[in-house]
Amino acid sequence: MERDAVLASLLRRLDAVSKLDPADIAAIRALPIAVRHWEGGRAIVSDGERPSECCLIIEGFCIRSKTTEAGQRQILSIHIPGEIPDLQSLHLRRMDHDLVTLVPSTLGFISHASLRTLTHARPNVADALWRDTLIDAAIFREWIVNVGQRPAPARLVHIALELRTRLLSVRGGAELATFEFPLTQEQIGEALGITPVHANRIIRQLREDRIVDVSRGHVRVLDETRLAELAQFDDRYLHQDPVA
Amino acid sequence: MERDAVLASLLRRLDAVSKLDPADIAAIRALPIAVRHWEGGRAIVSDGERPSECCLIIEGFCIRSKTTEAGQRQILSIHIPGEIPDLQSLHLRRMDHDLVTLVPSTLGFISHASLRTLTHARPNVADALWRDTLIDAAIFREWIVNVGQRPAPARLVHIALELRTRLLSVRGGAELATFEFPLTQEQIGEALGITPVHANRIIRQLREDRIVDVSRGHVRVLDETRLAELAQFDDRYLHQDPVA
DNA sequence: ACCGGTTCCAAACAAAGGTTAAGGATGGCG
DNA sequence: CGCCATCCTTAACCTTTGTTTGGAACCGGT
Repeated sequence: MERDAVLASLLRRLDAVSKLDPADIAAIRALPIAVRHWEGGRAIVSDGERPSECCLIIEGFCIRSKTTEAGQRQILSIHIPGEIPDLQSLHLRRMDHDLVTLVPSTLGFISHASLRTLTHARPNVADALWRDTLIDAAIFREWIVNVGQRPAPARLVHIALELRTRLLSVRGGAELATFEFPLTQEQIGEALGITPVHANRIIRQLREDRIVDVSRGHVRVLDETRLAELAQFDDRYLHQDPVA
Repeated sequence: MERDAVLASLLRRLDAVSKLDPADIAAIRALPIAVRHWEGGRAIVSDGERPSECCLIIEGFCIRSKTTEAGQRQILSIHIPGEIPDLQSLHLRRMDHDLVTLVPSTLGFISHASLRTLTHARPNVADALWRDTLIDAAIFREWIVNVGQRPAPARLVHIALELRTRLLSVRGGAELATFEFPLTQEQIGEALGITPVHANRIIRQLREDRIVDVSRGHVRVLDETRLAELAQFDDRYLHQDPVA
């Protein structure tokens, strides 16, 4: 996906509620963006740093994660093209977590200075970006529920269905029976708050039960009905529909 | 605590970074606020609703929570006077969780309309409020780590220490050896992602070990050193210090 | 084709936490 | 004063998840 397509998917999301006018859209399109390529598994910004720019994902996948003193890592979110996973750094000087690529990725960097100028000049754009960070927070809330309340198999399929929904809203198109999910079993464990061994157990189980097949960086849905039943996934928290 | 003191603590937090000027502060003080009293254990806004105002806590305690289809409740955050726990509703039309009082509380309601007028007229204020919602999100991130990675006793003391830190930053004053923590053991379980029985087990254990005493709606610290060791609490994620 | 490093798979055992059930303390209220 | 409701407390037993460990499959680089 190249720059224009990504900007389009970003704009589609931002436009959702605040009704950007043509001048707002033009101003966003005019933002200076420095495109850089990144290897997989490499930090974009790390806990403790004070970045001076935000990162738009043009191509690839990223995660945000925190590491405890004891050395355990918790994955907080998974990010796809069209998203700006560290937009919060615009107002929170110091990073409180890491932002890391999962796979080789193309990133677009936008300076805080230019974003601040834009948001101060155009309250509509400020609202739209603000709203985007609020959806981010809504996803964190659901992630807390996931890790706190659901048994491990439900946790996994819930995350998978969330990612599928978000991929669909960017790429468009019909239901995806197969989609990218580029996490190793160890990373799946870190996302779900379980050990890699247990992650393997439940993946194996879900495969044996012919519900989903999670392997080689992909998810393949085998039984949509039982999957929905297990995941209890309700996409309302993604706030994709502006009127809803 | 009455209205002025609460506005003061709100302003202190908002002023942290964006450096509000006197006109900004006057504009915030001029916001029309409708003060109402609320019983304990009563919803202020519920999942699915479309509120038209935000709620400033003047006196009391509130929680935010989500309930799964299976009927399990997860507490997402605990809120204290000076905070606006549903500020996100300004840009996210529909609630994706509940906001509930824990104890009898005094609340100040501010209409979305007046907030929107304010933020559009004064970018500094918009930035300050935006930043406040970003700190909210940072707390969610740490909550994910808490529920996902820490064993139950560490989860409890981590939440307690977070609340103490936030109470201190509002009320001011020296280290608190005892502070309010108005959750029942069932609610503690809902916050930590464990059953009330297990909550009781770990509370008893922490008491026997002379680390903390959690009872009758209060936390009493018995051994500050071992508490810190157990909680691994690092307040950086609260972003209280603007320069840090 | 081989090698070293990941990643995945798997089994046996241990520990944390869930379930069920029931008695006891506490506190508001008639 | 006694009643009821809520909360706390505890125990016995069961399930899920963690731990440790080892081997198999896969993959990029030489």
